[in-house]
Amino acid sequence: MNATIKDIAKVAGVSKSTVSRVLTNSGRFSEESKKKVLEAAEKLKYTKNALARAMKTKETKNLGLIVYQKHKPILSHPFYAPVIEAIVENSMKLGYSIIIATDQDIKGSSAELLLEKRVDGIIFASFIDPSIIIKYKNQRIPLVLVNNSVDFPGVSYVKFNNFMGAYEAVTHLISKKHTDIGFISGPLTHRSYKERYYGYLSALKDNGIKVEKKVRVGNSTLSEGNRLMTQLLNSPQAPTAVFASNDMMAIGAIKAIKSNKLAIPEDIAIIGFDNIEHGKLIDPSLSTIDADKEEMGKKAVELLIKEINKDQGFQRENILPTKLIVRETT
Amino acid sequence: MNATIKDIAKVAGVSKSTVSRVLTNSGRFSEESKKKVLEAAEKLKYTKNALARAMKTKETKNLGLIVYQKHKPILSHPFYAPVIEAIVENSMKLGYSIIIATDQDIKGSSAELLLEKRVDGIIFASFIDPSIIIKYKNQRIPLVLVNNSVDFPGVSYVKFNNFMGAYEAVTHLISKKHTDIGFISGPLTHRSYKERYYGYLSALKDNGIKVEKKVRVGNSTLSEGNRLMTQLLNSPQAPTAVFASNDMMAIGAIKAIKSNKLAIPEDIAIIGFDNIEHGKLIDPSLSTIDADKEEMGKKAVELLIKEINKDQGFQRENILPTKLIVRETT
DNA sequence: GTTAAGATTGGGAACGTTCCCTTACCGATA
DNA sequence: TATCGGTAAGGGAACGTTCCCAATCTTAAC
Repeated sequence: MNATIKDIAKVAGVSKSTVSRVLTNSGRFSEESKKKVLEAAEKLKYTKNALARAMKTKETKNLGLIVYQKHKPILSHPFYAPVIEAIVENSMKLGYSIIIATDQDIKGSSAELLLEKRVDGIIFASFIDPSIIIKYKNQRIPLVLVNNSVDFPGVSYVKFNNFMGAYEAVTHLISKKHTDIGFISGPLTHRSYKERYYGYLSALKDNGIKVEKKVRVGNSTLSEGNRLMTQLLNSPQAPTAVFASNDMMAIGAIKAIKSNKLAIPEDIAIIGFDNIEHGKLIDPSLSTIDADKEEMGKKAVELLIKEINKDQGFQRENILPTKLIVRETT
Repeated sequence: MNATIKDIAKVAGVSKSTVSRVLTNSGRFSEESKKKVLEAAEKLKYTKNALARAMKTKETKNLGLIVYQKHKPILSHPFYAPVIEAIVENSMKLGYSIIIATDQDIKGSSAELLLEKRVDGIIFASFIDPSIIIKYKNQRIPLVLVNNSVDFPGVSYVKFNNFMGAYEAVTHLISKKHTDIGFISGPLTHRSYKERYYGYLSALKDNGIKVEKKVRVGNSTLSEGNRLMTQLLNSPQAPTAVFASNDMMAIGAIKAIKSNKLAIPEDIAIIGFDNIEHGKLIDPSLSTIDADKEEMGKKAVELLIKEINKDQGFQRENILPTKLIVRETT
C-alpha cells in the first residue's frame, strides 16, 4: 500500500541502507545517490513511517498530556486552555507532537495508555495524587507537573508564585483602605489554593490586621463563587473587600454582589487570581493577579524535553512571577 | 529495559505465540497457560508496546486533530475549545487517542506529520482550503471536517444549520418590531459565515424588509466586532438591531454600543451566534443562537470511526440544528 | 604498478509484535 | 492397536526502519 524504503531502493537502484542515509541525512552518500533516492521517493509518494522509526530508535517524538480534573477533561477550562495551547504549540516547535489523554479511555488509566504508546515524556496538567507521580517516576519516564508541585525529588514542575501573588492582591486591597477582607477559595487540598490562602493570611498579618473568620472554601467554580459570596454577604458583618482564589469564583462573587444591589467597588471591592479572558469582558472588569499561562506551557515543554535529553543541572522547580492587574472592581 | 513478550514467554515457560494469544485474548489457550502468562507479565511489570502492535496490525488507534486558523492554534478559542474537548473525550471512550497538530511543527505541514505518524484518521477543525482536502482524500486516509464543509464527494463533515440559525436570529429581531437590522460578520469566504449571511438576507426578504447596506465584514474577533459596530453607529442611519455572525463579535459590538452611551436593548438590540460561555457572563447577557458544540465533537468522532471501519451507508453530511436563546440583549 | 587510506555502498540483524502454519498431544472411536 | 478429530502450543516470517560491519570502489602517494 504505502511505499517503503525498500521500494525506493528498488526504483533508485541502490540499497535500502543508502536510502535510509539519504532520507535521514546521516552518514555519507554521493550526490548522485541522493538525487536518485529523492526522485524515487517523490515518484512513489513516499511517506516516512514514524512507527518503524520509533521502534528502532526508541523515541516516538510524542509527548503525553494528561488533562482532567475529577474525571472531567479541562481542555476548555478558561485557565487551562491557554496553558494547553502553549504546550501544544511549543512542543511542535521543538519537534514533538502531543497525545492528549483524559481518563475517559475504555480501560485502565490514561498514564498507562500513554506508556503503552511509548511517549517520550508526560506532562500532568491536572491535580494529581502524589502516589501516582511516584509510580511513574519509578517507571523512569520523564514527567513534569503543571500548575502543581509535589515533594518528591527529581520531579520537575512549573507553577506560579501563588503565595506572592495572593500577598500582592491582598496588599492592593489594603492600599485601598480596606481592613475587612474576606477570602473565597477553591479546595485547600490543592496546593495552589493553599499557597494563595497563606499569602492572604500573611498580607493581613504583616499589615497588622486581625484575621477573622471571613474565609469560605468550596469547589472552584463560578456558581460556587456565587454561593460562597452570598454566604459572606449574609453573615453578621460582611467584608468590604474580597480576594477570590481564582477568577471564575470572583466572577461568581460579582454576580452575587450585583444581585444584592451593592456597588462594586464602592460597597465591596473584589480581586481574583489567574487573569483569565473573561475578566476583561465582564462589567465591571475584574482586577486580578496575572499568571502568564503561555509562559507556563512553554516552560513545561522545555523542562520535559531537557529531562528527555538527560540534560544536566537544569532547574527542576520553576516558580513563575505574577503581576497585579488593576481594573474596575478595586 | 522494558520487558517484552519474549521475556514473559521465557519466565512463563511457554512460547511467545501463546503469550500473544493470552494478552490479546485471541485464539485458544489453556487456563493453565493463561495463569502462567499473566503471572509472568505481572512479575516483569510488562507494558504492551503499542508501536510494535501498530506496526503489524496497521492501525495505531490514534486519530489526528488539526486545529489552527491563520497559523494560530485555536485550542483556547471559546467556540472550538468545547468542540475539541468533546472530540478528545469521545475518542477515548471509543478506544482512540488524539494527536493534536497545529501548523507549528518545524518542517512540513501538520497533515503530513500526522500521516507519518500513521494516524487512523484525521479531523480537521479549522478553516481549510478544499485543495488540501482533495490531496488527503487521495491519500485514502479517512477524514472528517468540523464546522466546515466542502463540495467533494465522500468527504464527511458535521456543521450547524447556519442558514436556519441565522434566519431564526433575524426573525427574532423582527418579532421585536425591528425593521432596521444590521449584520456584522467574519469573513464570508468561510462557509459558515456565508451561510449565516444568506440566512440573514432570507429572513429580511421573507418579512418584506428592504435589504440595505448595513452589512460589515471583517475578521472574526472581538476587537473587530467593536470596530465594525462603531462604523455602523457612525454611519448616516444606524440600525436599531444587529445580528453578529458570532458571539465574540457580538460582545465586541456591545462594548462599542456601551461606550457610545446607548442602551441595550432599548436603543440597539443585538444577537450573536454560537452560544459561547462568555455570553452568559457579560452584562447585559447576550441573546444568541445555540450551537451544540459537544454534539458536534461527538458526531465528528463517530463519523470518523465509521469511515475507518469502512461502515456502509452512513450519513456523510451532518447538519446539526440550532436553538434560539433569548437573554437580555434583545 | 602496487598499496593504502578514505569514501561510498550493501547485507543483514534487530526493534516487539501478530498471525499463519506445523507439530504435539490427548482421548475416543473403529 | 491404529487412526482420527480436535485442541493447544511452538516456530518463524513479516511489518519498515536503523545502524553496525564488511565489501567495494576511488584516488593519490610511493
